[in-house]
Formats: sequence, structure tokens, C-alpha cells
Amino acid sequence: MTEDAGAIYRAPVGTHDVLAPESTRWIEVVRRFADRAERFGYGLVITPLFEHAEVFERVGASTDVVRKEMYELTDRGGRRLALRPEGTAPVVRAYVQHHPTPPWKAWYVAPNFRYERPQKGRYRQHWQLGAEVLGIDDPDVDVEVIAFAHGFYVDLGLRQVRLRINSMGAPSDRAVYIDVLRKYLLDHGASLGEEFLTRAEQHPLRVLDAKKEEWQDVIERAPQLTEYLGDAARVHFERVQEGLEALAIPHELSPRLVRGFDYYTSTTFEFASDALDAAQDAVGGGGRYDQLAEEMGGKPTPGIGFGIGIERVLITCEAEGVTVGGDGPALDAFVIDNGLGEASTLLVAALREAGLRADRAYGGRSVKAQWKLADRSRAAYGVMLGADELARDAVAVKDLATSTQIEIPREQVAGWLLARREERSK
RNA sequence: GUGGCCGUAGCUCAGUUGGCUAGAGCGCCGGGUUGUGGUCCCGGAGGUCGGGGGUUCGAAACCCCUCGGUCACCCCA
Repeated sequence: MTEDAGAIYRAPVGTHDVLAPESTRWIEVVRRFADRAERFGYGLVITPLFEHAEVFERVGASTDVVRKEMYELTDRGGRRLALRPEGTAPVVRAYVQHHPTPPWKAWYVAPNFRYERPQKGRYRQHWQLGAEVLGIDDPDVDVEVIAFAHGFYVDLGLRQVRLRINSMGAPSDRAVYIDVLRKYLLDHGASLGEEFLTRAEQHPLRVLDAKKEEWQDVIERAPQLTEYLGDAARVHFERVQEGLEALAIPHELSPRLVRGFDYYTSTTFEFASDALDAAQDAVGGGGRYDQLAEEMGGKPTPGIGFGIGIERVLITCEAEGVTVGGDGPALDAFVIDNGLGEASTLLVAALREAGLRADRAYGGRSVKAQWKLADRSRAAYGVMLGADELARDAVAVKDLATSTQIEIPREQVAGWLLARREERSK
């Protein structure tokens, strides 16, 4: 063992192992999202964990994610690859490659990788749930996509998640605006220091979401993007808002909402939780990216989608006191063997094959110890088989919550336990 | 990349101005008479005090380095 052993044999910085029972919350969140995707008519898309680095470079040269947070590698064939730092680019790449019939509605659950200093709600590997629709620019799709995400939070029981929306306009609108904004910032921020001026010059939009106190005055008085929308973008944005209102989805206009990727056009939105500290309060976000497919060498294809951070969702649930997944019995039965061995092994096997969740102890533990394990396992029933029961071709079944115990013919146990489970789920 | 705080049993933590075989609660294992858990009682296992170096008669405590955790900034999910 070297002195580094303590650092080597542990999850790398910014990554975490998720074990049960914590992991059961994860699978539940994913399951809810998958159900919802199915109800909305989205199909699962699975893309590689890594792509050619260029795929991600298309998401924008001014984004930090691309500039300094990508995990890049060169494979043995000399290819420049990168671990996925965000979910949309690979999906668009898959669309361009396979040209499925539009509108193509796809959802995904996948880890993203960003090389940054970890802190609460921010990790080097984090998981995102997401959905994308390619091939149609109907504002109704924007509304549907937003409703999909919004409903997901509501389903989970979250009440403090707020929706903010904005429009980035058409690329031409945005180009005009960026020039206006840059000029404004340079004119009014001369006293704010070099960092401000550099950013205003190079990435004026990035100034809008800066958190620096000293900058806020200038930022608040800045011209707003929505004032520079062309007719098409303005009408589109109005229809999105009307759609949200029709579905009674609360939302607030957020003229300074600029998302982290350069590819956004038109509608952009973000879900933030009041239960989280402002620094990392975004629990999901997305928007339209009508140029991205074309930038990847495909035909001009509009698209819109969102990503939701699973870790942040779970943190939010915790902050709001919302429990994900039930805390009912984890097992239907825990089988206790009293000196028989094989007969008990067969019983567990039979219960499992019958569709019941059943477990047992190993290593020849005492009967007392086995009952203790049955209790710890959060099983609904302890099912004991010993010489006495075997003689009567029965098993002893004890309700671990009420401590009442009865005897049931061996061949009826599975059916009986299934019936009890049925009752519990009502 | 920059900065603050922290690092003692599986977990949460105590360890007084450096000084007795390093403790507690929870958890884990066993027992409380022969086949029954969750309460209670008794007992037990488990720690190179993150790692390395230094100061000292003596360090878990002090100093340096290093690794790790955590939080914040930048920015994002």
C-alpha cells in the first residue's frame, strides 16, 4: 500500500457511489420520469458516453462547459473524444446520423461529466433526465416540453419549483441585441473593472446572469432581449405563453435568463427551487435550438428540449421534506429456516418464482438471529419452516407488524402472501 | 483555477493547558435454558486517531507537507 492508497481506492473527486437505500430513491425518480415520457409519447434514446469532441464544441465556444470543463481523451486510434458534458448535443447528433421521421420525440437518462470543483449540488459526474423534440417548431411543442418537465416536479410533490421563461429570438435578432448589449455594457460599466469589461466585450450575454453585487445596477438597467425580437420570434413566444396559461402552468418572464449554452434560440426556460440556495437553485432547464442540427452537418431542423439534474431534484426533495418512493415493506416475506436446510431453500425459491419479494438468512444463523434479520429486512411477514410445520405440511407465518402468527398449508403460502400484498397496495 | 472550514471505530461525535491499555451513542455479533423479531438487560468484536515528516521525555492533540471531505467564488443540473 502506498501513501496514496487512501485516495486511489475511493470514488474520484466529485463522484459518488449510490448504495441502497439511497439508490431506491434514484430508481424511483427515473421510473416516474420514464412513465411520464411514455405517457407523452417519447421514446428512449441511448447514446454513447463519449462522442467526438467536436460534437460538444458545437454547443458553443463561449460556454465554460466546453472551454474548460470537458473531459477530453485521445484514443489509441488518435481520435479526439470527450465524455458527454451535456445531454442535448449527442441526441441531436443521433438525429442527424439516423434522420428518424420528424417530429422525433426522445427522452434519456444519462450521466454528464464536467471537470469543475465540486460543491453542494455540483459534481464532476451528475445524472440528467431529459427529453428532446426534433423536426418541428410549432410553439405547441414548446408548451408540451415545458409541461412535461413541469408535471414531473409536480408529480414528485415539489411545490417550490418555479418556472422562468425567456426568448433568445432568432439568430439575427440575437446578433443585433448582442451588439446593443455590448455597447451598453462597455459604456456603463467602465468603472466595474477589467473582469467586467473583458466579459462584456467577449460574451456580453454571460454578464446578464453574473451574480456579482457590484454589477447588478448596470445589469438591471441593461436593454432587454425581448425588446429586440423580430415578428416571428415575438409571435412564437407569445403563443408559448398563451399555451402555458391555457394549461395553467405558472411561469414568470425572466428577460435576463441566459442559459449556459450558445445553441439556444427562441424559447428558453429554467426551473429553480426556492428551497435551494440561490447559488445552485436550478433543478432543470432547456430551450429551443433551431440551428444546432444544421451546425452538425444535418438539414436545418428545429429542436427543443430540457435536462433535469437528478442529484438536484433529490436535494430539493430533501429540502422540501418530500419523500420519494414508499416506505412500506421492502420484502413480502423473509423465510426462517429451523434446521431443515433444503426445504427452506425450496420455499424461498418457490415464493420468488411466484412473484413475491422474498429473502432469507445465510450461514446457519440461529432462529432468533433469523427473526431479527427478518425484522431488519422490513419484510411484511416472517415465514418459518421447521420439523413441526413440515410434519403438517404447513409453514408458520407471522405478521411482523402485528406479531400475530398463523399456520398455512405449504402449497397455499405463495397465494396467501400475494393476496396480502394486493390488500396492502390498496 | 482561488479561498474558508474539517478529517478519531460501519455511522454521528467526545477526547479538558500535549501525559495512564483512545471513549460514548447508534449499528453489528452473541447471550438472557431448549423454535420467534421489533422493547429491556448482559457480554463481545471493531480504530496504524487520513498519510508522511518534524517538535517533545511523551502527540489524536503543536508545526510543515500531502491526500481526502465539505462549503463558497466563477459557472452550471
